[in-house]
Amino acid sequence: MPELPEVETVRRGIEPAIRGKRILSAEVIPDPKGIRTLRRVRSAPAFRKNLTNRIIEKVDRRGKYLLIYLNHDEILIIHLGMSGRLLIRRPSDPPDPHTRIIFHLEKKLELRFADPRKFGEVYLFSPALGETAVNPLDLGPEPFDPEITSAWLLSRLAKSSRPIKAALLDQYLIAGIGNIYSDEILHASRIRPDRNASSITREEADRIVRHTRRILKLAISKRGTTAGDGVYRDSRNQPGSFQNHLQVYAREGEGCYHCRSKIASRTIGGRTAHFCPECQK
DNA sequence: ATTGGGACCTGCTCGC
DNA sequence: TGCGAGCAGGTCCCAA
Repeated sequence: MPELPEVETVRRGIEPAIRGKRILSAEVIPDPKGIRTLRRVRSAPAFRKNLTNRIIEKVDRRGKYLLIYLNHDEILIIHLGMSGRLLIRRPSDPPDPHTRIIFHLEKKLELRFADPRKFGEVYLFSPALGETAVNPLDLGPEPFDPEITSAWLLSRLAKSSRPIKAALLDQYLIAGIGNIYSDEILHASRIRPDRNASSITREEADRIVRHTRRILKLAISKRGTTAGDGVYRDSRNQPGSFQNHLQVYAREGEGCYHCRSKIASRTIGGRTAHFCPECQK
């Protein structure tokens, strides 16, 4: 669900509310079927114990991950998966369905993690407990990182035989792009999603770099995309509005705004790709 | 070594 | 109206 623009919107929503606040307790809601959410977080009791009385220092984002920095050098890392939400609530607010964890904060605030499909994950990094070895954030650079240039991208694509869409979805190449924005970026760049990555030219790589930044920036300003099943919501449970600006995603069978041809959709690299057969070559 | 496909969950929509 | 199949924005793991 949430890609970079959605995660960034959530970050901007929760940061001012929770920064500087003390965590009074972390309430992990038991799930008889097992909680994928806590798969890598040791046991729920240890998780609760380590979060109690920590103070939230800042909220960062890396790719699609949220990093909640706590005092004593601990980092709470949250990935929203497909359907995860982080909601700023009051104790008196009605319960949210599928809530997995409630972080009770001082000043009568709650940060609730709700996730119907349970694809979200929560990690707690505690150097004090020797948990520094694995870093799930060993991702590719952020799309806005100046390190990303057309020459840089071209060199990464040159020796790869996968479709360009699969490459853009690779978080270890560039962090933060998901299925919606990869379709939009390739349409704006006039490149078919099934093109072999090694066939991309310098000029095309330049278009990818520029449109990636432009589209992600625009999507952030529109507070993300709430398309299709409308799963995505921000920290106040509000939808985004970038779905009103989509050129190809979720528009199969409709006319391309540029050439009026019918938008096609087919599976590429295990994901549904949407593209204009006329505009994209 | 890469790459492709299935698995992981639940809820919703569509077609019969 | 009811029900099962198919599908959903992500990532991991395994086999080729």
